[in-house]
Formats: sequence, C-alpha cells, structure tokens
Amino acid sequence: MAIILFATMMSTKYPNNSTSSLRAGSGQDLPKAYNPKETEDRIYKLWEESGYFNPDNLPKRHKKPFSIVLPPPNVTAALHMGSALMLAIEDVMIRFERMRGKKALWLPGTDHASIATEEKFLKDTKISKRDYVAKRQEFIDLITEFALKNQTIILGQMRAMGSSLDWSRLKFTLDPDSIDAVHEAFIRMYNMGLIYMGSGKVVNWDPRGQTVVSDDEIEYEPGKATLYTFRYSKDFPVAISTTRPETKVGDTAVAVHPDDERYKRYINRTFSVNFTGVNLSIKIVGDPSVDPAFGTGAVGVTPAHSLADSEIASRHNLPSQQVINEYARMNKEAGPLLSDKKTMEARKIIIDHLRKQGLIEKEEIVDQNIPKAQRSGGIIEPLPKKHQFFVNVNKPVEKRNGKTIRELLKEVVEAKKIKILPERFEKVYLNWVENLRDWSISRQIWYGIRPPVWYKPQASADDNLEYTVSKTKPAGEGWEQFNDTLDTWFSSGLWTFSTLGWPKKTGDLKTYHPTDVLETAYDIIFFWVARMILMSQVLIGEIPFKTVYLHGLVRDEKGRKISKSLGNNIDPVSMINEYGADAVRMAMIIGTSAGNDSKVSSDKFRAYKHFANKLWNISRFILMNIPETEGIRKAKLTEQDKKIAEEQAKLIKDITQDMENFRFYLAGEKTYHYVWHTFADKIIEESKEKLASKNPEIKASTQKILLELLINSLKILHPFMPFVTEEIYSKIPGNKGKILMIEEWPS
RNA sequence: GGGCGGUUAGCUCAGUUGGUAGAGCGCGUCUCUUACACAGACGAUGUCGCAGGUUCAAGUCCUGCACCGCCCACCA
Repeated sequence: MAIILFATMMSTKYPNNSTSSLRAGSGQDLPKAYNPKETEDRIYKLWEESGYFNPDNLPKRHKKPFSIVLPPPNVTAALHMGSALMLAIEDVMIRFERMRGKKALWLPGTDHASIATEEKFLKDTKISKRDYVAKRQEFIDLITEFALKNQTIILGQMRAMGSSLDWSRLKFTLDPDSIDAVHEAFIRMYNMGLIYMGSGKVVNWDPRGQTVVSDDEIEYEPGKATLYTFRYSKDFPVAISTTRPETKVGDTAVAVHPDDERYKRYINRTFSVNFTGVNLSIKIVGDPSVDPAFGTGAVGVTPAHSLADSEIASRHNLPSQQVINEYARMNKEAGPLLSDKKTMEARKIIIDHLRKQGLIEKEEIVDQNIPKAQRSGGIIEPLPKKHQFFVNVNKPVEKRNGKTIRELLKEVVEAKKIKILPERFEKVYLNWVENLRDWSISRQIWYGIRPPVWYKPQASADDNLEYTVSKTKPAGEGWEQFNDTLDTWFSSGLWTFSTLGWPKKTGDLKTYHPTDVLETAYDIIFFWVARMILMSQVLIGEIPFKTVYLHGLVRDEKGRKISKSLGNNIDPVSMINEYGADAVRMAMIIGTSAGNDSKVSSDKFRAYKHFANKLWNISRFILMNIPETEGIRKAKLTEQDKKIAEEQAKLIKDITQDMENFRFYLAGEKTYHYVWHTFADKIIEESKEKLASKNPEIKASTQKILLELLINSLKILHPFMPFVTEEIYSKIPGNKGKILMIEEWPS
C-alpha cells in the first residue's frame, strides 16, 4: 500500500523527467536526497587512508601544534549520548584548528576504570567475587575479556561519529607503557615524600564493594535518623548524643568545649564504665571543635569509626578501639552481647539495654545524610585500615619552591594559567581545593594497576610491615607485590603526558604538551581535571592544558539523568543510523551552551537531518548550473555579487571568532541560519533569474558567486558536518583528489 | 550551613560586550516555481518568574523574593 502511494506521488510530482531538461553539469548525477548510510563509511575510510588524522602526515603549512587528549571512555559499556556530545565538540575544535593550519593532534584512548568496570562486570555477569578468592588471575582474565569487548564497541562508535582521532597513537590505561608511567609516578612521588603509607588511618570503607574509596567517591543520600541522648552508665557525669549507639562500645573519650561551665570540672578526668558488658575507660577532654549548643554539648569520641573523632583523638593522644569489621559487623572487642552482630542489630540491642537501664534521656528524629559508595551503593563505614597509601596534599614540594599540592592546585587556576570555561566552575574547583584532604589511592579492587610496592608476607609482622618501593621485584626470597590496586584516577591523572610517552623524553611530549584544551563533562572536574593538574604539577612541573572547556550532562527527553537503572540510555549509533552522523553532531552542539545540561530529542535530530539534505540540494542545484569550474573562476563579479561575497566574509569572520571563543553552539547556529535562510532562500532564489540571463557577464558572475559561496559554506560547515560536506566537496568539478578536511579555513 | 545554575512562543532551548526578542518541533493558509515536500511563500503565538533600582535605553547590570534543579560541607 505504502509503496503504491509513494510511486503515485513520484509520478504526479514529476510527470516528465524533469532532470533531463536541466543544463549539463555534474549535479544531475547526484541523487535527490543525501544518503548518510551510503556515504559515511566510505568518507571515513577516505580520511583514514589519507593519513591526515596523524599530524605528522599533514602538509607543510601545518606548523603550530594544537593538541587535545580525548577523555578516555570507561570500558564499562558502550558509549552514551554524553560521549557523543564530547566527541562532537572535540572534533569540531580539532577540525577547525586543522583547517586553520595547525598541526592538530587528537589523541584517543580508553580507561580501564578499575572500580567502575569491576562493579559493572559483577552486576552484568552475576559473578560473586568470593568464588574467585583463590583465583584472582582467572577473575582478572574474565574482566579483561569483558573490557576488550566494550572497547571494540566504543572504538567503532567513535569512528561512526566521524571523530578525526589519530588512531596511530591509541592508548589504553592498562597498556604496558601506561602501567610503567604509573609506576614511575608512584615511585617519584613516594621518593618526594608525597605518597606515604598510613598506619591505621581511618578510611572510607565500602562494605559492599569491599574496598576503600576516596572522599570524592561518596554520595550522600538524605534520610532520617534517631538521635539518642543517654549516659554510658548511671554514675557517668555527662550525657552524650548520637545517632549511632552501636559505635559507642568503641568510645575512648567524651569531648566537651573547653570553656563549657557545665563540664569544665571533669576535663582530663578518666572514668571507668561498663557499657553493655564492655569495660570502657572514658577520658573527658576539652576540644574547641565541640559545639556546646548541640545536644548536650558533649560528644562521645569513637576514634576508630569517625574521621572527625579520630582527629580529636590525635589531638589528645587518645587510644583507638575498632569495634566494627570490614563486613559491617561488630567484632569481638564489642563484647559478647554484640559480637558478630550486624551494626543495625547491634544498635537495637544497645537501645534495648539502655531503655531497660533507664539511661536514655531523650530520643528525637533528625535529618541525616547517609554516606554511600558511589559505585556499589554500600553504606560507608569509617574504620581504621592498615597499609593504605595516600597522597599528601599539605606537604611542601621541594622541586616546586616548597609549595604544597594544595597551593599549587590553587595557584594555577587563580593566576589564570589554566582557564576554566564556563568561568563559574573556577569557583567550584577552588572550593574543592579548599576542602581537600589527603587523597587515598589504595583500592582493594582487583582489576587495576598494582603499586610498585613489595613485601614479605611470611616475614612481616602486621603492625610493622617491611616493604620496599621499586619497579622490579627486589632480590632475595619471599618478596611479593602488594595486592591492592591504585585508584583509577591515579593513572588517568597522568593522561595528558603518559599518552605522549612520559617518562621518556619524547618528541611528542615536547611538541604537544601542555595540551591546548581539555574538554569534558563538568561532573568529573574533581575526579579527573583536578587530578591531572595535580599530577602534572608534581611530576613534570607543567600545566596539563591551557583551557578547560566543560560541557553539561545529556539528559533524556524527560530531563532525567541517563542511567543504567532507568534503562534510558540511547546508543548514539542507533541515532546515527536513523539520522546520519552529521545530524547527530549538529543536534548535540546547537542549542547547548557550555556547562549547561541538554536533552536529546528525536525532533532535533530530524531537523538537522533535513538540514544535511538541504545542503545537499543546494549543492545539487549549483552543480547542475555549473558545467565546469575553470572558466567560472576567471569570471568577474558584478558589483551586486561582490556585495554578497562581502556579506559572507563578514559572517565567516564572525563565526571564526565564535569558534575561537568556544561558542560552537553559536557558530553552528549562525552557519545553519546563513546556509538555509540566506544562501538558499534568498541568494539562490534570486540567482535563478540571473542564470537565465541573456547577458553572459551576469550569468558568469552568478555562477562564480554561487560556487564561491558554496565552497566557503562547505568549509565552515565541515567541522560540524564533516561527512556531507566532504562528500559534496569531492563532487565539485576540479576537486578530484582534494580533501576538504585539510583545506584552508576561509577568511 | 555554604555555593552555583535555571525560570524567554504550546513543547525543547539559544540570546557573545545593555539598543523595543530568536531557532527547531508543533500550529494556520497557500504552492509541483531551473535544487530540495527531508521543500517553498506568507502568517499566528511571548507585559523574557515576581517586586524594586541604575540608565536616554535592560531578557541582558544591581538589590530583594518565589519556585525548580545541581554541587560542596556534614554536628556528634
């Protein structure tokens, strides 16, 4: 039915073969509609075979280097629309700079993303890590297989987007040279005293993921909790308040404000109490961090299970007693009543006990944020853990004039050595630096890079571990490498220079570092952007990039965040298949300003698909009216046509400025508007009469101006819509063998 | 508790340095005209969240407020 209808439409529309009446010209060979599917693979192959993705192969005019490293996608899954936006913007920048004569390098890579990949793998396969305790290598092999499968998909998606990445420089964070760079970085920072092993520091423990996580990997979920006010025992002089009574068996002190008249006389006295069958020795200390107005003004200090309390404890030399283990259960030290109970069960038991003893003075419901591990969702249990490595952010770095990491991080942005766009994120960044604590880099994840640290499991006492830091196994018997792996951001923090060959002194490093732009989503400004600045400051004394351009998050049609659990992920390749890569790119870029979230909508994709087709038909019309180009190029422009050329030159100047100032959405929109509503609707419409003119000068001038406008339009559109413009460019008579991708940007 | 963003046409969103509002989709009428119906011509629709202020002039700058959203800190 549909087919018949279509055929009828066609026949009524074109009763007599209308194309045959057209003048001779290559345009008549072109189909009526642009076909992205038929074009894209062919054009991408043409680009790849030209070798020009690799800046080393670019013609001589490309002198000044321009470089961007691609934020390496995690090999957890196929790319989503956010990555498509990233690829589109970065390819626009690279193609623009390449055409302007820069030696443009866009360096591709992927990230093993240790914790994220491991979590995703476990979820997808329903494998239990416990079953592999004795078979760690087997487990790693399975994840590697999973990761490589995703990597293959990802690299295909990047190509489908038209990304002009230099594949000859492709990197993966687990490549041998990348691992070597990580080891080198670790060793250097260790020797500089910037990496240290904590001895039982309180860490953020994720009982579900069974690993330590950094402060940045915690998300807070709003919730309610009961705040209990009670005394440890009847004869204890002060009452304390807590939402976590189960931790109180680990208390070693009560802190009050030093000037609090109510408690002043007890300060520095120690009391012995029996609390739920456990004998506690509680010292009352005066500490200015205590707010006398909150609760009773007295805090039970649990050094082992609270970061804040551990800080109080270190100020007063208090002992620490761990009572909760790594499975979020009470340990033996919690006493026979609580031992081996889950923390929530223990809480009930303690509350029952306190009620029976009449020790509770007050119960109230309060708002409380529950800290959860970002990846696994496990509730964070602060606890002391041995043999964990940290990056010291407050230690003076000798090679950097004695400035600390925190100072260095602050300085480069405040002094505008690194520009962050949109500017408001500078504040966000600086606020993070202000609150920065030592960076915990040890993870109990298996899929990742182990630190270059060796120890003797048999010979070493747990408390006094003998270890050595070196790339290779030390001489002698019994040495084994640490089982922990490093935070995935430790390796990606090196990305701008490890991908260029560091620690070797390569030509690439000299030519392309610091990179020009780091383009990424704003949600990894702390995880990644800040860590890259940190690593390059400390290890090579350079900034990693001159400008940070942050794009927003891509949301679904309802404005929701794209997530696996909502199942609202859209595969960019399915959109490309439906609308063409050029349309997807345009739709992602236009109407999306820096740092602001955007929504995907099929309407928008369709609109830009229509635009690609419009451009196609504009070109078809012009090519139909231009039999050859040589004579036309020699023709003289009429005054009127000169004006038209000037107007286009003005627009080009304008959009060039927009491009230079990272206003791609404006440049794209202006170009779109010009091509459709000025070039097609006005100039071409008016040209029809002139092309039919008996005056050969008018006709020649018209042909010349149309061709010029078309060529320039193709050039300025090329960064946005590389496929269709390249395809049309190759159809212009006289362009055989030319590649639009490296043609000169018009001015 | 601190900080940030948004509030502009029915919907989704642009609006670069202040000069009486734009795009896409949608809507109405007409149109096979030397390319394109994935099109063209014409058209309707906004007191630019609210209240003040600066200015010859404010969506655009300043102050306050409301609602929506985000980030950071985290008090036991």
